[in-house]
Amino acid sequence: MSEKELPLREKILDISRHLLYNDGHTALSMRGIAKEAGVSATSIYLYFDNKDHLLHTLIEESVEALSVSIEQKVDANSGVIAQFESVIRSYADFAFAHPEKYQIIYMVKSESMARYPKEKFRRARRSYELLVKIIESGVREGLMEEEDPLTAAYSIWAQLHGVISVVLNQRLDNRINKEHFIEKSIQHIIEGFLVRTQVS
Amino acid sequence: MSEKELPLREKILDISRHLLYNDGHTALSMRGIAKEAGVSATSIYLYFDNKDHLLHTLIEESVEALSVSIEQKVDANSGVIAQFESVIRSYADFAFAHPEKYQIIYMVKSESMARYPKEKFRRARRSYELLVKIIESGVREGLMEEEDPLTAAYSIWAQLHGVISVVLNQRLDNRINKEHFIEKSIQHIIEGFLVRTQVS
DNA sequence: AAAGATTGGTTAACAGTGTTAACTAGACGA
DNA sequence: TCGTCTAGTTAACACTGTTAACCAATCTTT
Repeated sequence: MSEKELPLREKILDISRHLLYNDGHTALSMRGIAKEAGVSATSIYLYFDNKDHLLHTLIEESVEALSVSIEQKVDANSGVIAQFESVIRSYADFAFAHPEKYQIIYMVKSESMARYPKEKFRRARRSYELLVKIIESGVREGLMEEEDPLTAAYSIWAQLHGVISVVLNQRLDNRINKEHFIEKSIQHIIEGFLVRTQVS
Repeated sequence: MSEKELPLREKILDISRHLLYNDGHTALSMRGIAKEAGVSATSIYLYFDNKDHLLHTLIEESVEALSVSIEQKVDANSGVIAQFESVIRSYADFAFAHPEKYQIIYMVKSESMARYPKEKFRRARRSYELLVKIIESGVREGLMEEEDPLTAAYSIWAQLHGVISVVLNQRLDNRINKEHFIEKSIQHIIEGFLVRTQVS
C-alpha cells in the first residue's frame, strides 16, 4: 500500500470524519467507510459497537482536541481580560481551523445525542470551569460585573457557537464580509461582559 | 375515520414534523410516515418529489411561520428600542413556543442543505430587512452605534440562535436555570447594541 | 514442538431504507 | 359510453446497519 499504514481504527475515524464533513451524514455508511478503508464493512464492528459508537468517538475526539487547544493557549500569567479574550478567540480559532472537527461536535443532533452518555461531556465541562474561573477573577478585580459566572460562561459560549455555526453552515448573507462579521461579533461578545468604561 | 380528515399532503407534513422532532431524523422514513398516515409509502411521492423535497417543504413552512410571527408582533408605531426588543423577543418566543418548527429550520444540515435552492431563503431575508431598518432608525436617533447595520442584524441573529439552540438541544449544564439563562442572554444581546448610558 | 486460545479479519444473510415502474379503481367530461 | 385524469396501489431494485458463523494466522502455554 502506498499510504502510510496507520492502524485500522484510526483510519476508520479519519475516513469517517472526512466523509461526514464533505458529503453530509446521510452519505456516511458503514459500507462506504469500509470501501474507502479497503476492508469489509463488518471489520468496523471490531473497533466500534455500532454506527452510534463510531459517531460518539468522533465527537469525543473533537471535544478533546478543542479543550486541549483552548487550555494550551491561555496564559495563566497574563491579565484576566487577556485570558478571557484568549479563551474566546481560541475557541473560534479552533472552529475555523478545524471545521470538520468542530462541526462534528454539533452535527449529530438529538437523534443519536439522546443515546450519548452524559458523562462523556465531563471533558467539555473542564473548559467551562476554566472560563468560569476567569470570570470570577474578573469580577473580583472589578473588571466584569456578573452575579452568576456559570450562566455567563454558558451564555458566552452559546452566543459564540451561534456566530460560528452560522458562518460554517454558510447561512450568512453573501453581501456580508465573513471576517468582518466574525470580528465584530467576537468584539461584541467580549465587550458586553466587561464593565463599560466609556462610550468609544 | 375518527380523525378530522385533512388533505393527505398536510397530514404527511404534520406527521413528518412530529416524527422528526420526537424521534430524530434517522427515524424519519417514508415508510414510517406512510404507516402513520395509513397509506402506502409511494403515495407520498404523489405530493413530494422525494424525501429532500419533503424536508425542504417543512423548512419553508417553518420559515414562513417564524417570519409572520415576528412581523405581526412588531408595532411600527412604538419607539425604536421597543421595536428592536420586540423583534428579538418574538424570535425567541417563537422558537420556544414551536420548537419542532424552529428546530426543523436548522435540523437539516449541510447534507441536504446543499441541495436546498438558495432562492427559497428570500422569505427569511425579509425578516432581516426589518431588523436592519430598525437598527438604521436607531442609529439615526442616536440610540445605537453601528456603522454596518446588515452585519449587526446577522450578528444579533446568530448570537440569539446560539442561545436558543443550546437550550433546545439540551446542552445546558443542569446546574443552570433555563429561564434565567435565556433572559440574561437576551438582555446581554440587546444591551450590547444600545449606546451605553451608564454603569448600572 | 504440539495444542489451545486470541486476534483480525472474512462471507452470507436479515430486516429495513428511498425510489421507480407498472398497474388499478373510481370520478369526470365529451 | 368511451376516454382521460386522479389518487392511490403492489412489486421490485439497490442500498442501508447489523448479526452470525466462519477462517487463517499468531501468540501462549504446556
